[in-house]
Amino acid sequence: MADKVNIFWFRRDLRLDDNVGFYKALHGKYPVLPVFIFDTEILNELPEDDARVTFIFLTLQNMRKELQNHGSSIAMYHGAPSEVFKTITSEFDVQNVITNHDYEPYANKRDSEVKNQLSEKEIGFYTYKDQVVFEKEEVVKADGDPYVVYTPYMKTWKSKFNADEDLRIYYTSQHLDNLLQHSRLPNLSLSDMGFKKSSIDIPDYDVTPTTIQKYEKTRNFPAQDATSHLGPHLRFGTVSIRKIVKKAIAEKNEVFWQELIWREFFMQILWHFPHTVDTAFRKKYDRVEWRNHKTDFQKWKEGKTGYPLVDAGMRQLNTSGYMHNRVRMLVASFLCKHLLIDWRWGEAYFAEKLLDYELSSNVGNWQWAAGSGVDAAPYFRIFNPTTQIDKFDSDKKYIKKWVEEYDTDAYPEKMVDHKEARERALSTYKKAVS
DNA sequence: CTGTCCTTCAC
DNA sequence: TGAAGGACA
Repeated sequence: MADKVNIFWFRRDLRLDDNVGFYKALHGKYPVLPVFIFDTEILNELPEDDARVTFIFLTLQNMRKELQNHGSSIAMYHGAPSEVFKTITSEFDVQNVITNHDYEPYANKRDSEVKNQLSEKEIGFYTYKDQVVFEKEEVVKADGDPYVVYTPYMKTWKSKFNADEDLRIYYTSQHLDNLLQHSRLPNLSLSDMGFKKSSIDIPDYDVTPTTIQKYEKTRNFPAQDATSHLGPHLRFGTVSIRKIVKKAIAEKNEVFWQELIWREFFMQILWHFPHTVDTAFRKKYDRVEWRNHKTDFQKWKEGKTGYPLVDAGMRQLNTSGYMHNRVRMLVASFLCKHLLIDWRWGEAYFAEKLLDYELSSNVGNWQWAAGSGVDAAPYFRIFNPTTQIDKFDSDKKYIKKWVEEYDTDAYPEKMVDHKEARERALSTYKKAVS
């Protein structure tokens, strides 16, 4: 058997620099074997031209080249993690597996299974915080209970925050000589895994000073598309959260910074309340008698509701894998309230389409829209899909960009009357929760 | 206990 | 001005 190695397992931290776990691995006693597993438990659910799979694949190929410049590589596998680790440990003399924390219910279960499996072979499993500034119990109330309201969470987050400690940069470039010198590690192509290259590219993120400074003023106007496009990069770890928080603070943009804290708020909610992934945080909201009409759902998905801002949003999602946040709130409210369709259906559709899909934020925000979540909109607050246009797209620029037939005879009639749908939602919700 | 507050609004 | 009500300190 070959020499002793430590494995660094990349998951949603696809970068070589300022990566805590990778840094720790490089400081270990044994050469580091970088590994990535295309997890069939996750991939089997996805369409063959999934843009996120393409993005992960291309990112890994770049990392592979970079590692090859240092006489190493990254070993890629396709399968269920527990099976893959059986293969790896039969081929290498693995001493420890090092990786970064992953907080989702599935990931948590997977990691504890892998840890147990490795411990039977006396292989260590060490994990580190990397994808957030504060995790788990690090920001909780004085009595130890988790926060379920954003504002007090955010205030405590900021009071605990110490830039020197919490934004430390984990430079790795000086330590890459501790990589396993082995450039012929297994590689994979998209087609090996039953995928093909997507036609949708994930855009680079933009955290230039102008973008961050304008954020507060432009974020409510979908036509401006002035957003940072950080979502997918934070999702897959192609940028470090510490670097982005540092930028937000340097640009003194409180609102932008607080968006990053929202991300951690929802992550700790899902960590403490994993059942909210598919059940209402406020239990009585699971008594709502959803209509769940499939033809209604189809119209919503296709952007053919007859409400132009809703339709523009859904069409932006369908063609680009992105939807402006302002519009996300509206389409979610429309689905849950006007159509009385279960928020889980909407959540699942976003999961399928959004390039920046993040489980904790998506579930948190859908439950917010449905009224069932933490810090949620009251059930009687029903967005008016027409007045939202006056407020946020008054010149119809966004609508016209995405709804070509707007203002022509070909544009569909409103699928529901606003007033009637609103009253139907109020009475349905009231029956369930009061 | 009690006062204050609550991302994203509508009629 | 309101179809509540809960979280927090």
